[in-house]
Amino acid sequence: MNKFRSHNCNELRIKDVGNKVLLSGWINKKRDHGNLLFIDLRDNYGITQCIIEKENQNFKSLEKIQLETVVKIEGNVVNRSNETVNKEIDTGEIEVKIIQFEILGTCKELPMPVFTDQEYAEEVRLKYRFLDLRRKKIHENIILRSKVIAFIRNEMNKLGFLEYQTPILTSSSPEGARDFLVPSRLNPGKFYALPQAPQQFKQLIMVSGFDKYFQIAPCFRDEDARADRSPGEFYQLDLEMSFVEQEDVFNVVETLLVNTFKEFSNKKLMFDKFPKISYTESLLRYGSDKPDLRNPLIINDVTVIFNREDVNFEIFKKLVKSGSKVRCIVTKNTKDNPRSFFDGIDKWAKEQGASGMAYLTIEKDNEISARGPIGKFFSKESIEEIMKISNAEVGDSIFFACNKEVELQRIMSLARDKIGNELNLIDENLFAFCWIIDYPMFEKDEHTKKIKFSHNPFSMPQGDIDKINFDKPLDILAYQYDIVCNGIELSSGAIRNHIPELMYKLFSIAGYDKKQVDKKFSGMINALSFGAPPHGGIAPGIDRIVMLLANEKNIREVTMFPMNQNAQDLMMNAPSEINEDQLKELNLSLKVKK
RNA sequence: GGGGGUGUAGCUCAGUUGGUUAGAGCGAUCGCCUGUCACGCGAUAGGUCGAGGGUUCGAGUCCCUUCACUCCCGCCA
Repeated sequence: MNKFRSHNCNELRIKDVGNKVLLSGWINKKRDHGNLLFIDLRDNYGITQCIIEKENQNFKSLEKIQLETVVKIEGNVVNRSNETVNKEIDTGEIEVKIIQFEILGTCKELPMPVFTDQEYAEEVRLKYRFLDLRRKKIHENIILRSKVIAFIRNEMNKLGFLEYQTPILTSSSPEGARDFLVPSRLNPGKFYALPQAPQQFKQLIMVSGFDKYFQIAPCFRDEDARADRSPGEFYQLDLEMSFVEQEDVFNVVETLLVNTFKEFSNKKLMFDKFPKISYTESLLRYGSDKPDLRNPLIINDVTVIFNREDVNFEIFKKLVKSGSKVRCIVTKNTKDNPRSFFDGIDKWAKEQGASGMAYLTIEKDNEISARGPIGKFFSKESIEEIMKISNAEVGDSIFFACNKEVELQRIMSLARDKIGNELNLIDENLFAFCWIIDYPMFEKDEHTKKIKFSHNPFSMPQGDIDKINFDKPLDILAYQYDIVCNGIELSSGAIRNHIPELMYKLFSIAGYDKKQVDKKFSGMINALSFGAPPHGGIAPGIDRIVMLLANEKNIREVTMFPMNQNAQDLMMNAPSEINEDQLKELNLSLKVKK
């Protein structure tokens, strides 16, 4: 028999009444009635109420015991009277009458309570993470994460994928995020980089003939944190397949995500077959390349209306003449909404840095007309044209904004969220997945005005390779795709470019000559020259998947030992200074002295 | 690098127009209490009001500087 326990704290039931048991766990809560003391004993599995009366010689010492002390309790299982049954806990029909106890681990005065659901400061939570992790919600989140990962591994195996590890110490890559660097002792002056993702390795795995690869892969990027972005490290379900087209990757990921989300959440999936939206269309219709499809509002371009003779809204007409565009959002059947609703949106838009949002409501007495501050500027025919473009009906209202394209996208995207929330249009009990496809291969850097890769430099351009017009690089689309759920970007992936000549050509457009490519991507480019299969893959973010399943808004709620926003581990004191000997051995000297 | 928010007891927070000795709940300590499950009751201890400077007869409160945490922008192929 185990020295510490015969049962865990979520195991005992009515059928165990009369048995002598051993329980070990933490003192979650005490309720001291003077001659009668209740103790909630907690472990990983649950809570069992233990009870001791004054007659017992251990009463005094148990009465004085600190919360969160670890104890071993020996006692008898007794049933509770009907009035005292606790339906909140699984063991609520019984309690353990204490015979004797032993302290296994003492506890100092707590820097924060463990048994409450009360929120407290991140700083304290991270410093005492081992206490924080004892709390119910986060404890369950971490267990959920483990189960999700185990489930995914199993599903991937069932789909014919095998897991392979790739190096943690690798080389710095010129594209993408800032690298974390590790000095090399044996190679003075040289550095390893931690992988931002196992991108090149997984392609090399395909070239090596392994066909279907996956890995729950740690990724390291030295960028600033956000609520949904850990500083430093995060995990991806990294996968890659040979001899596939885009559609084959989609099928695998849809199967996996549908199964995973059905297994771990009660929320409904809006689509089992994920809709595909082109990058360009997404920016137009949703103002963003990560649309929240739970929100039914759609953005429409009505710029042409403002070239008409029978429209007299001069402010917009003048802006349109100088290259601005006009887009609108229709709200269904809002003719009776109070003036404050409309003005509220207008005021809000101004606060977001837009010049406000004009609005009108469509009416029909004998004929179609528009009510509202700008209604009078539109002819009957022009209103009918707007209705045609935007699918608006009598009784609907329309919000307009006018600006240069990029800024207009920004404000319309925000407005879509804002109006959707105001009108309560977003169903919190849904997961709405979609694919964003047809990303452009290149984009123009706003500052340098140079052409650069818009996403992954290893992506395959679309179309017949012989017919691609490299003189118009901004028109080249890539087999590059993202998966989005409820407005959160879960992953991006691509069919890869496995043709070296094409790779050199694309890199030359982004300003890298052959020599540079050979040097920076020697492993990759060399491998592609020795018989590379067509291949592609994707890498959904594990942390964000668990966040969605746990219904959390912050990634630290699903990460066991996260760093804070300044990329410090307050519990382990990382990063820390190192001593002179270590520096010397690494051939480093510091410019910044403390 | 930039913008917003927060900072008062171990924890969560209140603190009025600038005005006497800075409060509450939880936790801690001591006492009372035999059916609680956020047990109840009474008492005690616990404060550099994030730090520094300024205005003022007087600053937790107003001003300036600065630090920490957090959210956002930039950044994240």
